[in-house]
Amino acid sequence: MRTYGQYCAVASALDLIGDRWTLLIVRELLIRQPCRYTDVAQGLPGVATNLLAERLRQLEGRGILTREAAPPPVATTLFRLTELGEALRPVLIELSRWGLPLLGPSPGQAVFRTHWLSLPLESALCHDPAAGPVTIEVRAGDEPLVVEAADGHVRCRSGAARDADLTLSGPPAVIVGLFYGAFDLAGARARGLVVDGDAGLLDRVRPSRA
Amino acid sequence: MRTYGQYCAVASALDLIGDRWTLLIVRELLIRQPCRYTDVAQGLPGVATNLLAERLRQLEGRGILTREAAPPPVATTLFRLTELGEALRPVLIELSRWGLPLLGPSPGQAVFRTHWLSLPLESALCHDPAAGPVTIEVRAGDEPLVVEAADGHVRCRSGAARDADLTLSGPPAVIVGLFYGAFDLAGARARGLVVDGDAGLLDRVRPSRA
DNA sequence: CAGCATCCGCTTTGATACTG
DNA sequence: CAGTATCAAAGCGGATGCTG
Repeated sequence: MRTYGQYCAVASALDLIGDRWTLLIVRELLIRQPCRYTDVAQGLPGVATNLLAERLRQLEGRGILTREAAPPPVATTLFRLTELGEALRPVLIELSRWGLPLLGPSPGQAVFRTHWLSLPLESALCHDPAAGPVTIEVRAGDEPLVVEAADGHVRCRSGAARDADLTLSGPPAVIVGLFYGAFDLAGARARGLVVDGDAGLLDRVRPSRA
Repeated sequence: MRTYGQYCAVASALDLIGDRWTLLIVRELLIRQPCRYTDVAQGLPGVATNLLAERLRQLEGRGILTREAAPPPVATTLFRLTELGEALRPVLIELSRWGLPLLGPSPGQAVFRTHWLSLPLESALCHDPAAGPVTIEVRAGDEPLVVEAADGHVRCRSGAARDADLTLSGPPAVIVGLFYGAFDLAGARARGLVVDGDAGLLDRVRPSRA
């Protein structure tokens, strides 16, 4: 294994997760675990399949994820983060906070997957416990994303909601900008946001940082 | 520039700072900026000089650091993080929190520089404002490190203190373990810690997280 | 079809030597 | 001091083939 050879907390962290694609694999699992090889690959457009296989092996060997046999009848392999792997969430959150303002107003020729909004949304939002819980479905690209706010916490998951209080559709940057405080509801609508349901329910979630 | 081509906050962050050695350069500047090329190189044992030069150029181009001419009479180039670069501190802090438990009880054949303790110490400690300020000199390797606690904040800087209230000497892991709560004063002494001064002053700084 | 392994050309990195 | 130049080795990306 290639190592920096430094007795330093940052360097030893990077020895384990500093390789190319590695943190993006962790991102996929943080958002959608447990998932199959194919699901990980689908969330990582551009990765070479041999490299993905090698990274998964490395991460397993380093105690960051585990490989488990799915229960019958599906019979496939599922990848899931260990406790050590889950502990990378704050790292990914901070990376996403830093990287979010670097995103341009539109994807351009970059690929976009709706579930990639999960980390930014979870770190940008907090739920007002005084108001009731709220479930929001977000449609910004390939597949919908559900934002569930309750008891002061906000969690995202891939897939359609069966009982959304509210559905938001629009370009990714507008969705993020709305929650991030970059513009208000009217501004977001002017930029392509479509709201289906009681928009007032949006007040139940608020930016968690100024 | 090689890019992941993903419209995702994490991926765009890694596009800018995901290359090998890059975050370690940021670590050096966070701790010791402004510093000269040679200072950065000395804090990054193992880096190839051509690679360091290229990374510094990239980071400058990406708006993460600036190159400035030092005032006479020294006449050298100084590297300093921009606001964008400084904003990486939370990322490095979380990486260091994650990586710290991975460090073994001794450096083994890895290189150690005392100033690398700065990020772990700053994130592990908080100052009790009710108690007075305290200045601690740490000696764990090549050069001393000063820990200054005042007004509820803890800051580290390289170099000797001129008016330390307390001096701690010992192996790196013991210093960290003492502040981290891995063992108490007696345990740390048993593992090689030498305290010069009023050890009671240590109570003025406390672990900030459980 | 899911989950890889192999092969190959290109890019990045590492080690060392040298320079204004 | 602050790099540049050179070259070998390793890593990566893309295509394709194999196996249960």
